[in-house]
Amino acid sequence: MPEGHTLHRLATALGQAFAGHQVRVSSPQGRFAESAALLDRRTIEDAESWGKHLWVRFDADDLVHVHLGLYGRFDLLDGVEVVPPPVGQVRLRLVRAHGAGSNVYADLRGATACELQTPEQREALVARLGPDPLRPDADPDRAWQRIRRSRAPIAGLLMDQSVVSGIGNVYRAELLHRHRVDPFRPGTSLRPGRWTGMWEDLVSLMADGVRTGVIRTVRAEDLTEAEWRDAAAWVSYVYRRAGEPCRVCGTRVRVRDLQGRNLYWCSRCQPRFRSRALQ
DNA sequence: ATGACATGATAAA
DNA sequence: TTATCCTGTCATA
Repeated sequence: MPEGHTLHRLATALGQAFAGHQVRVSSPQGRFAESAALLDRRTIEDAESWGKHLWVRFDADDLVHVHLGLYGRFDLLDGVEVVPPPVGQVRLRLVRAHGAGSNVYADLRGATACELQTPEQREALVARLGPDPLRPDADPDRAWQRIRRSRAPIAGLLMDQSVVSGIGNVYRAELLHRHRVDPFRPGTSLRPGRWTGMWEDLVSLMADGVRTGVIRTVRAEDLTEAEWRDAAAWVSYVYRRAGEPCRVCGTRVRVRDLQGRNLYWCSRCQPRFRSRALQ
């Protein structure tokens, strides 16, 4: 699940559940135990995300920086009668006891990062991140200035968190397909209008992701009636559909390893770009 | 029981 | 480019 929309939802949910309250902080798995002891019984002020990074801010400006990585998860459960004993490897557990048998707790597992940070450390990290389409102050031109100067394939640039932050393998593949862009096109070959269109679409797609909690990129008009009734068909045009027919043209979806990640695309909808210099 | 794989990122070679 | 870390789930045996 963890692309930018997941972290954005998490920040909101954690803020609603814990902001302004004293919490019990523990690390049942042990790897965050020392810091957990330091934070236990203190007050959470708020939570915030930028791209795939999440910060939970405690009083006195102590931040817990979380990055879920490929398979981390942060499960929040509200209105629980009794907080259950931890299951599996719980790195961090936050608990707010309402009393009257109604409690809230959140369990973090499998995260790449779960560490105490100062505001300065957070600043330094954010300085390395590109604009996050989910943040209202995001400046798409900052991303564009990187893209237009880079000969790297656009599919790689979209995944580079210092260019744009929050895009993962799903949004990358789907965005390129929706805009009929060859994933291997160098950044230098894109025109500004194309980027503007992609950015605006990304803002809207990711906002949908925040609203619904899932990434669903297929437009209704690209589905048959049967598919319309089948929720699974709504999910993606090309992501994880290698060998299956493209929902737009029927060509078999292709997959190739690009910088260690599976890249999915349709060779007909996203035909190979040829630069004028080569013609 | 075992292994492959995953919506990520980093450090080393 | 390759190896490595973190954890859970699903398919295969």
